[in-house]
Amino acid sequence: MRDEKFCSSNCPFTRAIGTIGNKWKPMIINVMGTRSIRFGQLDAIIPFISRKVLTEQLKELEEDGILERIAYKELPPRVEYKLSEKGLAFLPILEAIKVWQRDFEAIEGAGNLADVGDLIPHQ
Amino acid sequence: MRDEKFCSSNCPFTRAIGTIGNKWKPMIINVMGTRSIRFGQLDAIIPFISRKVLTEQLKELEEDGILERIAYKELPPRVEYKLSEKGLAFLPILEAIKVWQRDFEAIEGAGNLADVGDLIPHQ
DNA sequence: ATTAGTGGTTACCCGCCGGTAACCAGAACC
DNA sequence: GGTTCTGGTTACCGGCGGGTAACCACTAAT
Repeated sequence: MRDEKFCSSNCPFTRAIGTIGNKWKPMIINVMGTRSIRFGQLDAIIPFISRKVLTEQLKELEEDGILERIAYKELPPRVEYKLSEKGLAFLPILEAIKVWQRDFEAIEGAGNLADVGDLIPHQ
Repeated sequence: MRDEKFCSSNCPFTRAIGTIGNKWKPMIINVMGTRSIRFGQLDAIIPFISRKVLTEQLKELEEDGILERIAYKELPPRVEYKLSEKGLAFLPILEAIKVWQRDFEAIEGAGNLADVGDLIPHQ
């Protein structure tokens, strides 16, 4: 869900967080990337999400101009989603988050390796 | 709250979202910036947050190595928080989000201006 | 004696987020 | 006639996120 109090703030950063500041929207944008993708594919690829929540999040992303929804009048129905210019402009930010995570996880990972070593029985 | 399912994913991006993918943590990191700041100041500056939630979020951020907590043994107590190297490395990402928001909000704003123009009666 | 100031912690409890399951259209296939 | 495929929508309901308020320690000031 969007946070209405945040979205109506006079601070641009707060508005941005109110718009995309939950766990699903960055996941969806990241999975979409530069391709067109169908609802069923998103449902299959994104871990743990339910169809109900996916529908909600996609609708909000469309309302916020981050993606475009194209419904083909076929049977069975076919709907494709693709990022708008605004959504595409967000991808570099998600890439930066990946780099950030990996850079500083390597440091923590060193600690975990030590823990694994501790599992080897000592004599 | 952290999302444990996300945090234990084998995908680095998913883990990152599980760690900082809520609305409060980006807000806190952004407000802290490069300075040291006290609990009471954070409580006063960050809009709508309760002390309970602020306490929780600060604890998790410390556990995740994003900030450092320094408690001075004084009376009345004084506690200062400052971003770690990992937290500081996240600031450019938040800056990019601000730029992104402003860039594409201007376009939406232009649309609104057009609507206002339509309110002028035509002859 | 009491109040203020600081940084919490804890118990209580309401609201609503979100999961589950059922249902829909309408053609194609067996 | 029944089943499958697709992209939803809706009703129902349990769990828990998070707000509120009370409480704590300890000193200085009034």
